[in-house]
Amino acid sequence: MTDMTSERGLALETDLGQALAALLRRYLDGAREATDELPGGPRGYQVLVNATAANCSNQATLAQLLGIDRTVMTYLVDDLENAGLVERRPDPADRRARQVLRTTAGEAALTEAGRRIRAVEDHVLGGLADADAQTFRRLLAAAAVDAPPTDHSMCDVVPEC
Amino acid sequence: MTDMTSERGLALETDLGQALAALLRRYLDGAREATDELPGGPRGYQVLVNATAANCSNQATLAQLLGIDRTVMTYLVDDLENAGLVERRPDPADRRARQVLRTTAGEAALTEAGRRIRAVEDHVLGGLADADAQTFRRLLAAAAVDAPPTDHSMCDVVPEC
DNA sequence: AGATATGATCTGCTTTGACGATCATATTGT
DNA sequence: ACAATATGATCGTCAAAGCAGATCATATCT
Repeated sequence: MTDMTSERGLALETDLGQALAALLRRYLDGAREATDELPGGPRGYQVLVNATAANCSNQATLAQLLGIDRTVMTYLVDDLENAGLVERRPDPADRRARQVLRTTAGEAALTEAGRRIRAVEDHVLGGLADADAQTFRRLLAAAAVDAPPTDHSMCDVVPEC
Repeated sequence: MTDMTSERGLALETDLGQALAALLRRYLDGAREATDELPGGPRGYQVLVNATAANCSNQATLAQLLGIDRTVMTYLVDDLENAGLVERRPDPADRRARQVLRTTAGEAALTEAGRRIRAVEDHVLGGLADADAQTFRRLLAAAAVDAPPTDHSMCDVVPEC
């Protein structure tokens, strides 16, 4: 078994992409169940998480932040809006743009879904001791922070965003 | 800026899925370039990495390991085989299954692509100090090891696999 | 030997997501 | 104020990938 494990784990240990993909797959497997009440599934959840005024949350920014196409974002927000979880509102600073904001119902849905997602996250990191899991989360966040490519481009010029 | 950064980072810090996805996206952006000579791109590379006799590398196992559909795996291996990078060989232990093994040319291609992928990996983890990056790799591998769902099912009964 | 199970391939279907073009609205320059 | 420009949102098209079903070859069980 030890032979096999070491052989098997070799690619996972050396290949960052494979390990990341495996972990994300596992996460999404659980997240799909945890978010089956939300329109858009895991992606709808991510939008909901970020649909707050503090994030200058127009659709383009959200799309860029989550790495999905802006045309897909339209349908995603449509569905969330039809479900009454978010609402579109013209940005007072630039009324071409439309902010995507959680409604009260959206807050409640987020709280509930967040609880279930949290359980999934814990399950995904179940192979790590608590301290290691915490360290992993910290390093992951640090590595990911500057991941969104041209993230600050539109917020730099709008400080109050 | 600090306000914005903390707001912005909030989702990344608390939401495992979002951070994982952002990091993987970044990896794939680089990996696509790094593997543009290989059939199948990043996925072809992953297959190539795992196409070794030590991994009981039949197509079903590979597909499960990489989380891709078995019908897609057929085409993927077809392309790699046509490019002369791997060869199919009936498993002597079970001639229904076909082992996918790297050829000499495949080894060379893997070495070259691996070098470029390594650079991408380093870039992806560029936000971390070297020691932190190493820790992250270690924890990621540990968390991912038992990720492939029913991984051991077919190898448990074939010890020499 | 016959029945059943598994692996690989092939075929068709459906969904998803990305890309390009277009439309609507707001901002800027004169 | 009005044209020119810019930005964001939407629509239509298309390729990639997953999914289900059927077929064939080989293995295993009884």
